[in-house]
Amino acid sequence: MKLITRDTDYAIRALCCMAKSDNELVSVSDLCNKLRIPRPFLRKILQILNKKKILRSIKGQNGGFKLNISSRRITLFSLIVAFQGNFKFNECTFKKSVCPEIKKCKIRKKINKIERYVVKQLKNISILSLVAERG
Amino acid sequence: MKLITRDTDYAIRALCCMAKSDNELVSVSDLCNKLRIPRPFLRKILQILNKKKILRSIKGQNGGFKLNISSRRITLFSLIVAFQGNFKFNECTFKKSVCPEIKKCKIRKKINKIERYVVKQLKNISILSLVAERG
DNA sequence: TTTAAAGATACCATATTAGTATCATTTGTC
DNA sequence: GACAAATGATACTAATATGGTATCTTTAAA
Ligand code: FES
Ligand code: FES
Repeated sequence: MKLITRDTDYAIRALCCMAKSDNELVSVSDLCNKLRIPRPFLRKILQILNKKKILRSIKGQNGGFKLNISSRRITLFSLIVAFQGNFKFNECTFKKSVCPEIKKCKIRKKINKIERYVVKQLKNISILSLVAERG
Repeated sequence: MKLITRDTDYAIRALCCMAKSDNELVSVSDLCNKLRIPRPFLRKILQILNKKKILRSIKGQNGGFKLNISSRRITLFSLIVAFQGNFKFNECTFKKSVCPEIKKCKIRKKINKIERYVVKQLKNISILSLVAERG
């Protein structure tokens, strides 16, 4: 049950890298040399981050990407949502047909409680916190 | 990032059902009538639970399944592991090649901390706790 | 001996994940 | 203006995981 898929993971690394390089413009080529991520895959990932307004892109020669918002405001939660869609540990297996059998579905209740905790934690992990020397 | 997949979920329900029916022998037919789970799929699931010694099976006419251990000792954690393999929120994306770049891999550290909490919680949710009237 | 159960295994369909490939567009440089 | 080097957009593909079926064997009660 991967919490973080490959693309999310690469995104995190790329963003960390960009945050560390003092928000200069970086090209995909530079990044994938540093991070050893397959180039076309990384391109796709950065394009998504651009659409989500997390990165800003500049086209043309000497173009590239840079952070569009502060690294403090980019959280693991938002990245997971960006690449993996809505955060949901468990959906209702049966759509209202059998659920009532197990009164008020304790499974869901308990799982949701755990989920709320995890979401809270993930919202608290920012790119800044990942590149900071201590923490 | 589903924490609980369909088979695990069905297993939970089946076990809850068996725990509630005072540990009588139940056949797959009975169970899938009650729970509206596709029969051959439920069979496969119960066979797995049998191999994991969570259920005990009795072959032949009037055969079926029953709990092999106390419902208090069957945890969500053990069921997730049984059906979904080792519990791991995140694996190392790069096998030692780039990891060191991000010192001591804070991503992993932070994710693992969350994971430890979740595992602890899941070990604390037993089938008994799911069928109990209050809790 | 028939029948109704589980055991074992192989197969199949769909969805998700992890990418590639290609072509169009933009922009700095000569 | 032509070219090169970058991103934008989009379609395609391969591998794996998920959610099942199908089928045949074995067991044991009636
Ligand atoms: S199965 Fe539907 S809410 Fe629990
Ligand atoms: S990527 Fe390998 S431990 Fe972090």
